[in-house]
Amino acid sequence: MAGYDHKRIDDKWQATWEAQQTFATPTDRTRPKYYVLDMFPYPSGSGLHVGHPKGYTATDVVARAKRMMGFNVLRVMGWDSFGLPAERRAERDGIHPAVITKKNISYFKQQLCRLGLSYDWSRELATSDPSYYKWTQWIFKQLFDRNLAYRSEVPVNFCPALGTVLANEEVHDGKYVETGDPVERRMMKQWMLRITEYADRLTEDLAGLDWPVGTLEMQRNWIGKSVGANVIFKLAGAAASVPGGGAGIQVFTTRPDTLFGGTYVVLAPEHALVDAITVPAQRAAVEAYRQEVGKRSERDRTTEAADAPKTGVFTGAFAVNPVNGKEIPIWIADYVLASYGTGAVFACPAHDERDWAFAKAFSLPILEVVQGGNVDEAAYVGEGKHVHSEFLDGLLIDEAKDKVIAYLAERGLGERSVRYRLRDWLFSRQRYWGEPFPTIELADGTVKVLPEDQLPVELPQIDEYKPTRDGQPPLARAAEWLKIRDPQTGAPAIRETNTMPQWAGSCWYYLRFLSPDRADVAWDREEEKYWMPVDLYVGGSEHATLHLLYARFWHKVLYDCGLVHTKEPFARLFHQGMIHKTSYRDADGKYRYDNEVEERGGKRYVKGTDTTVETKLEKMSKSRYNVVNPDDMCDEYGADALRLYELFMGPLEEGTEWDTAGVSGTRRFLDRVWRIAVEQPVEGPDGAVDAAAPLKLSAKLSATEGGEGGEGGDGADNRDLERALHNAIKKVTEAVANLKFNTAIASMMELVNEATRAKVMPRAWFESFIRILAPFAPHLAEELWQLLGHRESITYAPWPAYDEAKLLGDAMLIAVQVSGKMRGQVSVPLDATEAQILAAAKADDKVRTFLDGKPIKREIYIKGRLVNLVV
RNA sequence: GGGGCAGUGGCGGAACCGGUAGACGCAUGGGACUUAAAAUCCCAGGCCUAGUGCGUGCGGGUUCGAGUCCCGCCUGCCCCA
Repeated sequence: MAGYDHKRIDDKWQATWEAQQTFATPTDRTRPKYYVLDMFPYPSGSGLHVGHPKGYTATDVVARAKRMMGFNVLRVMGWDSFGLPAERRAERDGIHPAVITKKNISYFKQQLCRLGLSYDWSRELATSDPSYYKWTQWIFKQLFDRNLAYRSEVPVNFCPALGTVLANEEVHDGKYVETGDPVERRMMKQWMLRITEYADRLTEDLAGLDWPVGTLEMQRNWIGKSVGANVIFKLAGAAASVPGGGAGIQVFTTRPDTLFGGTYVVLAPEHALVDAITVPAQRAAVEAYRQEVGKRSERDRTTEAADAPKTGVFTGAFAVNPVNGKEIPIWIADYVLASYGTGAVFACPAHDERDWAFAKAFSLPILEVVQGGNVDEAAYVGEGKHVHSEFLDGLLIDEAKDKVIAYLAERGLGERSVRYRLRDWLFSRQRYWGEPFPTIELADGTVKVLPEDQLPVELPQIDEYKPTRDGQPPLARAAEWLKIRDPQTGAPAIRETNTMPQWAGSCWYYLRFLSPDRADVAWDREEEKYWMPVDLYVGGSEHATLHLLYARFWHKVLYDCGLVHTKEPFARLFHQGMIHKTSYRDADGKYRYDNEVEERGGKRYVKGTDTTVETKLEKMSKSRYNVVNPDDMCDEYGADALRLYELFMGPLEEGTEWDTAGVSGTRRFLDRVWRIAVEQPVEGPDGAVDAAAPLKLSAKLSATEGGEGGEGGDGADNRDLERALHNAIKKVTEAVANLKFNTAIASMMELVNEATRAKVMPRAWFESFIRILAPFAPHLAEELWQLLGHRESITYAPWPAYDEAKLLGDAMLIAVQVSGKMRGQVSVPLDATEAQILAAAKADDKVRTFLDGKPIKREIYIKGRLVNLVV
């Protein structure tokens, strides 16, 4: 028989686990807890491909191993089930998104179940379920009550074709990235969340997190905290008396220390003062420039700013440099944005690259105030002592900043200021398939949140999922639902027609998992105290900024409300790498399936034609026609072989290319494990085997009961096997902590190769091995565990320990170099002294020919590894 | 343009703190078993001009010794602008 019957075994154990509730979350509180969480998926219609289970398999190994190590493990799965794709299908096919979503979820779940992932499915949740979004609305109420949610007229990316606002990342070159429909800037009344209020804490608290450094850095950059000063430049001459001119120009700068090098001021072309201060002689030029700039988007302006030629126009007016009273010209230029900061900057061309380029283009003076570079050649932005700066001379940057800010503050010309790149969070979408806002608007424009006992505000049924003809969101179609009375006063009011963005539901799902069935509270306080924070959170790095920042923000608000006891939700974070696969594109740019492609003479063509195809390694996705379905892998190789391959491919954090042949490799490994343990059935005369015959333990295992104390049946023969066992236990144990599964699996393969060669394997050793294999290949492990006579599931069998002493052999192999080049190796006893090893090295025949009688100048010995004889 | 990460056999990848480069797996070749094939088991393999030779993207450097450290480049991916 070729191997084990994975279909029978996978089905049997999946059914057993379900029937016995093997993975039910423990309720006793006597053990340490471990909360391991996957980023939950959006249940798309196309189902899973083999890229999805990589992270899930990794967390499953950790979860299963932690259970065996005595932890109470919380391991759960749910669905981020609001979202645009279901709404689009609903719009197209007229089916309710809830129906589509339900179907997709059931397909996803079925696929996940086939992998033998040890989720406690009784805690499954979906963000689009009213019993879930009731609490999303309730959290919104907390935000509203704390003045962290407000409505504001803001410029948004509105796509008329879709009738909805789009996020910045969905818009490129003025078009919606998916369909190419034009997008316009439009002012609309939108819900905003005051995340900026938490900017400082969101930055500060990153320090205590065990997260990838790159992700921490991205969060810091995203928040973009910069400390500087607001500085006031008074207007000079006639400009000072124009309307609004008395207050001067307020400028934000991160480099107030370079004020003495400020040689001009630049306003955004849209700046409110431009009209008033422009002198008649410059008016025509200024107007023409503003016209031209108006045609360009903000994005273009900032993108080009770096290298494009600088443009700008002098207004004819002057401002007063607050540190030395000098009058400097006021320009307008498009590299200054009205929407960022105060829409005005002072320019120190010697120490800022953009200012330098601008000054060069318009022959404005460049004055060095920090030593260290050559400001005629390029702007110098590094550290150095200040010069030409009166009371700042000789100081370094930070000292000079402090001093100049104090100077300005005394004179009422400036103050310390902290700015963030982070903006408030645009929190409403003109869509149907999202959480309705639990708010009402009264005739006078007052907005109220409904009391808790009126939640959830459920989505109404509507006839069509499109925006209305006059551009209102789809919910405006629910004419009756819209009308409501204020529960406090009975006054007529209308509901909100916007819905929340998809990020809302994923902001707090890790908390709902703690008590998913509670109808009276969002989560139980005692449960929260026990399980939080999440000990290990695994998901893609594409969520490094948005999801992880939004969830942290909500968590901090909940912390301030006294609803959670930790400042941060996710103690440790890990990103799994993406799985790639070759894609094929023909001359027309159309993707082709790999079975449509053939190779001839080293080139690839569309089968049966002369059309060449372009091959490219890309991330797996349905649209690229390069997906591999995990169901097919489970059918052909079994869930355990797939699970092993997912982790064996390479380091978890790295992206690697999928190779189905690799799954056959991990399958061969499992078959070897099977053959070590199970007596191979005898073939009948026709080559058939009796499938109904009971499985029997192989002679290799059953011959030996022992194994304790390192006695492996016939002794010395098994030293290598024992060493391989202890090495594998060590590597797997470490892998559970540091998530380096690929090398841990390799060490189990080495053990199995050793065991295949050995005549006997002590049963105790095999049992230890099966226990470390169990987290990776749980179905096979359960079957063998049972065959070994155990009645209980291996899920809670104790984790084996390894013995450092047994990792060593009885001799060590020492490499010998002559003048740094490898020339041989000698085998010496473990307890050999340095002198003995050196002598042995010198005595080695091969080494001697390279020494060639020359005097040895230096002898280097690296303990247990090598000697180097320098001649 | 800025920041981050990476580059090792035909392929995916190993190599702890600077100490035997290529573990483990895939693909390949050979052998055993078989009427045969598959499966299985065993064995082999960095490269070449075969040497006291060369070799971890390229060029330098530090060191007794560099895939690993330093300097300068090239290429790819991700993020930011």
